[in-house]
Amino acid sequence: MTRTRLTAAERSEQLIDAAIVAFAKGGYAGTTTDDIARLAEVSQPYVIRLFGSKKALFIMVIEHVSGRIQQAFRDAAPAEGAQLADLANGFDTLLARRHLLPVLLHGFAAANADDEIGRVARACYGDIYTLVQELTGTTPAEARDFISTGMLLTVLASMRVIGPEPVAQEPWMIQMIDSFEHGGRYKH
Amino acid sequence: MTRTRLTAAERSEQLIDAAIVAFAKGGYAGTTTDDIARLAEVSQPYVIRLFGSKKALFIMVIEHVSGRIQQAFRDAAPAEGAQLADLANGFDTLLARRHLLPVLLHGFAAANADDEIGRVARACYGDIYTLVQELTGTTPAEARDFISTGMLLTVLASMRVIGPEPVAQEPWMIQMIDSFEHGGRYKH
DNA sequence: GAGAGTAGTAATCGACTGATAACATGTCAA
DNA sequence: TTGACATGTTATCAGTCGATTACTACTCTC
Repeated sequence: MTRTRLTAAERSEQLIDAAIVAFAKGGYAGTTTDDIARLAEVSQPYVIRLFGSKKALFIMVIEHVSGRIQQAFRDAAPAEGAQLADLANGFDTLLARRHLLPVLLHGFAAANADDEIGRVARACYGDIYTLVQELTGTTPAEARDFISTGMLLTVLASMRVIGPEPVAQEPWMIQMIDSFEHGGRYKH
Repeated sequence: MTRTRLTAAERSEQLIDAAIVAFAKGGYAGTTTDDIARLAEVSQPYVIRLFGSKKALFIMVIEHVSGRIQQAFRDAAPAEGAQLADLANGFDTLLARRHLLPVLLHGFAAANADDEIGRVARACYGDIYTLVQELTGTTPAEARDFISTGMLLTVLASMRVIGPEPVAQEPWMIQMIDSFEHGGRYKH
């Protein structure tokens, strides 16, 4: 009764998925490599062996998540004349995968403490901002507004105000969520 | 040659200031009580004695920062008919105190991992959102937009894209910052 | 000036964590 | 089949961290 062996590439992929879940909750400093190992059901030293260090894994996770976000935007954009409203739909599918955006938020927050992570976080941020403009051809101000609304939704998701298993809803939460229903964004 | 003794209240105040700086950089999990103690030039056990635990100190910091943010908005609002533009000026003074907003961002991010912190973070968020509406009488959607732009600026500050000692400016950073110059917000 | 209360420190501890090293086990080609 | 390589684990360690305890020293009052 031995474990199924996977190739290093397959196991790494699996570990990145586990790391997304773990880092989304605890952030970089608040997550142990053992947390991740347990989620993926491998031993903790193997995590280190495959990625070299906890920081290297975190950076890979950030880049991976950034890629998935960009892919979601590309998928949501029609071949011609994409509007921000199209990308908003793509963003909602990202919110549904509830760990992706919070893990990126933790990346941004950790940028303050570590230069190496900072460089990666800023690059991801710039890539996403640039992609939004490329796909839709909007003005910088409109693209920035789009991103800022996404930022707000990301924070709300991190605080479990929106998303699956939300906390008990306070009046201000209901009002804020409701303000999206009429505004075209965050269509549940 | 002994240290100047302060009252517990004075020392606590000093420690909260130190904790704002430390937590703004490292976040909750990434900051040690010894980091804070060194900043305030007291011993690490004394930090624990005064606040009971690291978590209790973090929560106090979040609430303190939330209070200062609310105060900045009140100060920036004229007695009658305050506009969001007035509060935007208040926000800029908060950005200048460069640790306040990043520490709050870390509070929001940590909300995901700890229920107790989560409750406090959500309460602070709701208080600020509610205050913005009270002061200006805007619609929920406008207040939400105001907050979301603040969120974006907070993230940019955490990543050192804006603020003192910014990193080398990439083209997208210049463009995004420039988009504020023409949009009425973030007037440096 | 003595005693009591408050401010603050040194010493220490148990638990945790990332990383290393040594070892074991499965797989595939020749 | 065998041996070489890749997958994965166990054991372990050195460093770190939050917290507790016991102690010291200052200050104020009566």
